[in-house]
Amino acid sequence: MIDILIVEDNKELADVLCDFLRAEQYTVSACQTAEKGLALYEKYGARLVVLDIMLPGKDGFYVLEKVREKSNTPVLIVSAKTAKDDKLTGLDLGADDYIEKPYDIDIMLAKIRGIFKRRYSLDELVDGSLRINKSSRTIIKGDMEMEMTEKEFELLTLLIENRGRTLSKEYLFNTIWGSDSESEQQTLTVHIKRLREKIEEDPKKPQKILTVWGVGYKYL
Amino acid sequence: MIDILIVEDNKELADVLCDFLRAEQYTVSACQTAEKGLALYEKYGARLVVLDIMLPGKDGFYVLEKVREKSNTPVLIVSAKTAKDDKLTGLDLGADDYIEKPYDIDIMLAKIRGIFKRRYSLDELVDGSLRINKSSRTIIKGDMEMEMTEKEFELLTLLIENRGRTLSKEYLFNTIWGSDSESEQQTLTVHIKRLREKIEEDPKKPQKILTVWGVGYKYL
DNA sequence: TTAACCTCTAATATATTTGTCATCGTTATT
DNA sequence: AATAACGATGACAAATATATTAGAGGTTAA
Repeated sequence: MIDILIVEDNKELADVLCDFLRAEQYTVSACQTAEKGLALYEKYGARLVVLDIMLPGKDGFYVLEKVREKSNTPVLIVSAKTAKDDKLTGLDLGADDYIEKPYDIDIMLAKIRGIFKRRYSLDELVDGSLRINKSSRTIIKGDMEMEMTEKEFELLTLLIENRGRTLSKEYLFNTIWGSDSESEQQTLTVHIKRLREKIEEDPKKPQKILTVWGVGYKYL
Repeated sequence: MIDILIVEDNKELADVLCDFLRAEQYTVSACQTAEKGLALYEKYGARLVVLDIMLPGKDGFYVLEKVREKSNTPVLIVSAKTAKDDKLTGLDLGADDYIEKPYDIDIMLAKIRGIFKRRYSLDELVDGSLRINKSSRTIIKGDMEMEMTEKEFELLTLLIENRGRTLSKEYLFNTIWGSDSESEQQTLTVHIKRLREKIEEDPKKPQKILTVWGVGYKYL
């Protein structure tokens, strides 16, 4: 499966977009006609189709219709026309978004990121073999999915959001438990231990959650 | 649950849009501030939020962020600014679409129809050996067909529409029962149990509707 | 009006998370 | 090397959250 399939007859424009997208780690394929686009789509599938409407031969709407017959794959329509009709046709045919040429590359990238985020919920923090998904509240280590408790989840996200920085035990404790908490700071070390068991390759030799002696912990 | 929640401080504009949408059989609520919008959202839930960015007091981004903390509810952003920044912020925060003021009502309606179509139009949800038919409100598990009650159906579709995402018990409860309901959240767990009996292979070991301890539930 | 069904409640049982403690290991300091 | 301070660990207890069951009350359709 390709991440993004671009159907665009202006090769120069397509190349620029490809470069930017690849820089953001998407896998991208591009082609210049409706027929080739459909062929690629049918052969490999795609997570998003970026579709120019004005194409030589069959136009973009043709591709959109064919794609919609098979799936809900998101389609982002690109059009040089400013005609309202174009926009309406595209949206009614089930396009997910619409952008006009000439477009600002930042906006295009934002739209694409947005589609991926919404559709494939990339609200993930990926770090080596560790993937932390905020909305589903899961950690995946390698291919094992492990569930986290509330406290563990809070602690881990707090550490990761301050990646590389050492957070004092006091700060961690006050932030998560509240400074008026009855619990003892000792509790924190127990939670750190439990977290390490879940995310570290070898919990005895932590590589991610490091102890900073006399101060606190930091996530690397 | 409301179909469409409109947050727009220009009352005249909101009224026009309301009329058109009601003519298309959507149930619509409108309000003029971020706070009221959030309050309505939390109280009743919505299937789509149409959100003006420029509001007196807290702005639309504030609402968007709060909504995203709880669910995947589609959000359509409306902005008078043509500033690129606005657009970028909205899309990066997870808005589903963007339209600029002044907008053409036909385009607005097309966008809304599109969002509903993409998001809610599938009558049959197939997931492994499980088939959920929305219009007949039946579930087919293997070769057994079972009917769902109203509450079960609402709960299941809400979970499925936010598949993979953990929904808090509070959110589920408020969206289905309304926050002014007399019922207790305890009721929710009973309904979850009944749903599991209908859709899970082994209700004792749920594979679809998972408990997220201390938070709520998620559908996988 | 009755019968069937849906929904909520309350009581109880079960499960999970969180906190505490005693003890052991490690590091820094003298 | 001895010591003191700190952190790690494992076992257990307490606190919290969820699951289950049965039944009361309400709603709907025949």
